[in-house]
Amino acid sequence: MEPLTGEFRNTLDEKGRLSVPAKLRGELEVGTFTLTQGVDKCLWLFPPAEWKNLSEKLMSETSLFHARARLIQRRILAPSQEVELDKAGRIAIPQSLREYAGLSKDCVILGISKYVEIWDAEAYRQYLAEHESEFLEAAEELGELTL
Amino acid sequence: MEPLTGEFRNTLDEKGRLSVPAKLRGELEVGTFTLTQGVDKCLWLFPPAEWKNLSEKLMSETSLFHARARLIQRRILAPSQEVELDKAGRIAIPQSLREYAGLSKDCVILGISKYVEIWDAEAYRQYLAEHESEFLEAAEELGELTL
DNA sequence: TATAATTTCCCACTTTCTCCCACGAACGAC
DNA sequence: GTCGTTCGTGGGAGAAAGTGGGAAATTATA
Repeated sequence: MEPLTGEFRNTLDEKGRLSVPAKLRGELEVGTFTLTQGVDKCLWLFPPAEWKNLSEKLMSETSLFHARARLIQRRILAPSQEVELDKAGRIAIPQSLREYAGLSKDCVILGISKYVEIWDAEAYRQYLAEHESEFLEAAEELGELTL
Repeated sequence: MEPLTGEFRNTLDEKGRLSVPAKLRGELEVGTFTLTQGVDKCLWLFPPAEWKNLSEKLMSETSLFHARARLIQRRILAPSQEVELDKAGRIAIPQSLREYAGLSKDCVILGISKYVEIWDAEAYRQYLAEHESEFLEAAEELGELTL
């Protein structure tokens, strides 16, 4: 199984289409993916198997009668939509999701091994800048792990 | 296994290719390496086994639903890409990584035992200058260790 | 029903990447 | 020093990827 990682910068065209970088398509070439709102200001794109996995966990752990459960379902499960790759390897991003992530022309696509994140380039830059010191702290703590 | 050390100065050509110094290729001659963002303003190049080691540790500690975990994934895991040596012993450095490390024509390649660091020459000079006093302090503390 | 707006499919252009070969400098052996 | 090999650097041709736009199909709107 391939790595499915990398950071790429593609442009969202006027029709709301975005190329999925060839290196992230990998074996996923065929079939439909699930696109939904991420936890930060980004979108998550899941291959079928991973989405099945995640959605089932979310559903099973949660009860209709817990406020928190309903919140998670509304925030992750409900906004999800299926998208397909066209012949040029692009997906059409529905307007509601575009708005959620604040996508403009320049987008950043992140491969995170098992799924893909889509960010507005400027929003991502800002996210990284805001969290740099937190990252450095975390890296320090990871010190024991490293080679 | 060899030490994999040394400091080298090679040039990044206009196509984004950089020679890996022959002395660092060593036994790593074959196969694909993983290139990713380092913690400072440099790139890290890992042999397959070392990367597997590190990435699995990073993944195991992480969940989609922890802010810190997502940060680490985005900062270390996501930018990683596999690269291969061409017949001349070069790797092609993807644009996003080139930008992150601010690579221009002159690059410094550092062998650090189990992995390799790639710096922009000027950025590296500056890093060393800025951290010299910190280094001297650290060296003091190492006093007990030395020969 | 007719018209407008949006989506989908397909084609074409431009840029980037990839593979291959070649030149010249540095190094080592003799 | 001379010769041969290795190493770093550059460039050309072909392929692949990303991007834009037109026309058909679908949906919505009046």
